[in-house]
Parts: sequence; structure tokens; C-alpha cells
Amino acid sequence: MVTTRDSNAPTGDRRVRRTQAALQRTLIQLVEDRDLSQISVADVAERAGVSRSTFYDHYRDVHELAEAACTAMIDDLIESLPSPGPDSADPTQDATQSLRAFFANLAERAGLYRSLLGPQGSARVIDHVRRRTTAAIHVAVRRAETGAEPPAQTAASMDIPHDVPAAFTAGALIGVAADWLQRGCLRTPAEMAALTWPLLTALYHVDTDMRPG
Amino acid sequence: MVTTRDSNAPTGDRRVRRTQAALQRTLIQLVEDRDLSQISVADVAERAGVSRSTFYDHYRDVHELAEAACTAMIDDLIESLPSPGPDSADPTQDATQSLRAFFANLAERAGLYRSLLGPQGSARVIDHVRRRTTAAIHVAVRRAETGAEPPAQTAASMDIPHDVPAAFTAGALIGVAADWLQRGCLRTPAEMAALTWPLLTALYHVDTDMRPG
DNA sequence: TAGGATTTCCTACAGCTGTAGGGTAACTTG
DNA sequence: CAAGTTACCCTACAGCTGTAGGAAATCCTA
Repeated sequence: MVTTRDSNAPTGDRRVRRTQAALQRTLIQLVEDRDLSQISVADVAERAGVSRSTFYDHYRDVHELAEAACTAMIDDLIESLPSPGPDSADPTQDATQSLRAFFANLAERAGLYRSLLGPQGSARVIDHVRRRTTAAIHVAVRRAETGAEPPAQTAASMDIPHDVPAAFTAGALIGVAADWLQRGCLRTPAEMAALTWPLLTALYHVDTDMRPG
Repeated sequence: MVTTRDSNAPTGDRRVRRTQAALQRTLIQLVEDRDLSQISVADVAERAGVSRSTFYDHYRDVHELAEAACTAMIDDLIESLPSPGPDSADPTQDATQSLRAFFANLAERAGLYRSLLGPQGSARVIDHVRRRTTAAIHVAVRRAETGAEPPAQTAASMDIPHDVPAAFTAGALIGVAADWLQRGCLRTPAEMAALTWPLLTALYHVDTDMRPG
């Protein structure tokens, strides 16, 4: 009997790690220069040196593999975002700096992100990114407001209460990134950071009489 | 020879209109209570009373049909958005009112939108919505700023120059809508409008020294 | 209404999908 | 190391996909 994708917890078995790593690595390679919709299970499995039936022992379809494969990469990207909380500890200089790094990181793997998040990409991955970003922003803002670390909530746990400003901010960032990628990254990361940062601060430095709630 | 999907212009031929209308209507019905990923070409074609090969004479796959089928519906939704331009002609009352209508409209067809835009939906449709919304906001803001009607650009033509604030705003709205839908529309449309409107106005009523460009 | 053009449908085919059963090899644990 | 567990691979199968060629029906135009 094969446990089949129910426990996301890291398995001790080397074979599992080896197989999943091979599949994820292969998918990342393929997605660098081909749209996700053009990648078949048979294709990934063969190139990874794994039988097709073994693929299905781990993932339901290519989208699920894509989500798993890019989770670490995308989470790193999200965690590197500046905290736009009210009067954050970071001076504005640091914040725009990390925003610039965010866009630069995006541009480095532009082909990959376009393939995953563009019209031929995966709704599953897109949804994952949106939720993760929303959760990360929720945690970051809460941390900036209270000045303290909330439990051990690294934004990886998805149980975040309804938070409209967080969803708003997350969508906005994704919208800017998607628009930039789709247009071929014409502006430099520094320009993008300079254009985006004022919009972010505007959201969180509003007079209190305009704040919701 | 079959002209096959190249001209999007309305054909004079009744057969074409009949076939496309039947397919689009059928898809909308199916998507109301089933995820898009669970809908096959064979399924749609049969229910629409159209042969499978005729389907491929009109659309490349289910995603392309979905994009065509929901274009009118979604464009109506987008056009109904309030103009968040600086000191728009609308008093704030009207703006929140149309925002409320926007969320109400969304809730009415929640199943459909979740199925199309959620994790089991279509990256193609998601991308379409993002681009259309960005274009619509670009046009609306420009119109509010100049006070005049730009040519005949109904926001349906996609050739919009790079506009970071528009992409930012569009993404933000989509993010809020997606988050709300995904959580089961717990808050009322009026609450959502009240929570979202201040964030929108904050973006467009910033002191000039913070404006980009 | 006749004629040419276009659409629809049928048949066929190779390839991919997702699932099932069962044999073999690798791993973990005691 | 022995025993039990688990993962991997193979085979097979029904169903869907996307494409092609060609016959029949429908449509537009003169």
C-alpha cells in the first residue's frame, strides 16, 4: 500500500525524497522554457527517470507537482518582501531596497514565473501564491503593529482570519508583478520598486478616520 | 475549409452563432456546479448538441471556450466598477454604492466564479480578468483626470501602456474578490464595499510628493 | 432558385490520462 | 541481521484529446 500524498510531512524514507526531488527538479527545468500546459505527466516522469505510475503515487497531476515544486522558491520570494506596516522599523530606504530585490529575483526567473502564472499556467499555483502572499502580509502587518512575534506562525500555516487589507495588498503586489512579467520586464527592478513603494505606503499611512474597522 | 477561430469578428453565418452560443451557454451551466477541471470537451459538446469535431472548429480547448463564454459577463462586471480617480465626479456615496453592487453581483454567481477563478479553474480566464481589469482602470482613471473621453477605447482594446498604479489597483480588487469568494462570502456585499473603498481612495488621494512619475 | 462557399458531422488514429492489481526491490526497525 | 513495511515498477484498460480527411447539410449571394 502506498501512502499517496496524504501526509505532507517529510518522510524518513530516502526513496521518497529521491523520487519527489527528481520530479520537482525536472519540472522546474521543463517549465523554464515551455508552458506548463505543454508538459505531460509522461514527459516529466520519463525525464526524471521515474515510472509514470510512481508519479501518480505522489501527485494527482502536473499542477499538484508544480505547486509542490515551486512552494519553497515562491515562499522565499514572499518572505523577502518588506513589511509595509505603519512606521515599520525599517527606514524607507531598506524597504525599497528589498522591494527592488523582490523584482530582481522575479526577473531572474521570468520564464519560469511566466510559464507558471501566465495564461498557459496553473490556476492551482496562482491560487497558492495569492493565499501565501495574503497570509504573509497579514502576519507581517500584525507583527509590525504589535511589535511582538505572534506564536510560531511563519505565514506557512494558512489559517488566517478574514483580513481585507491583507488580501488587497497581496493582490496588488501580484497584479503589479504579473503585469510587469507579461510585458517582458521592460522597466528595471529599481524603477518598479520606486513606482510600487509609494502605493504600498499610501495604504498603510492613511489617517485613522479612513481606516476600516 | 473551416475558418477556425482566427477572426473574432461576429460572423454573419447563423450556424456559427448558433453553435458558439450553444457551447457557451452549456459551459456556463456546467461550470455553475462543477469545477472547470472536471469538464471535458466531449461533455460540453454532447450536452450542447454539437459534435466533438465541431467544437475544435471553434475553440482550441475548454479554457478557450471558458474565456469566450464569460467575457461578456465579466466585462459587464468590470465596467460597473466605480471610478476611483482623484475627486471623481461621483460623490463617495455613489462610488461605494456601485462597489456594493459589484460584490453583490459576484456573490450571485459565486459558484461560477469560484469554479473559474479558484484553484481548479483556468489560468487563461484568470489572466483575462486581470488584463481586462487593468485596462478598464487605466481608462477610467485617465478619463477622470482629463475629464474627457479618450477616443473609442472602451477598455476592450488591450493595447494599454505600462501603468503600474492601474495594475496595482486591478490586482488589489481581484485579490479582495478572490479572498472573499474563497472564504464563502461571509461578509455582506455592503461590508465588503465599506472595507474596500477607503483602501481605493487612499491610493488615489495621495499628496503629490508621493505620486510616482 | 441555382451555384459556390462554408459549416457540420462522421470515422479513424496515435497519444496521454488516471486507475487497478500484483511482483520485486529497497528501506526501517527491533 | 531478520522480518515486516513501504516504495517502485510493470502491465493492462477504458476514456479523453487533438488532428485529419472527406461526405453531407446549410448558408449566403447573385
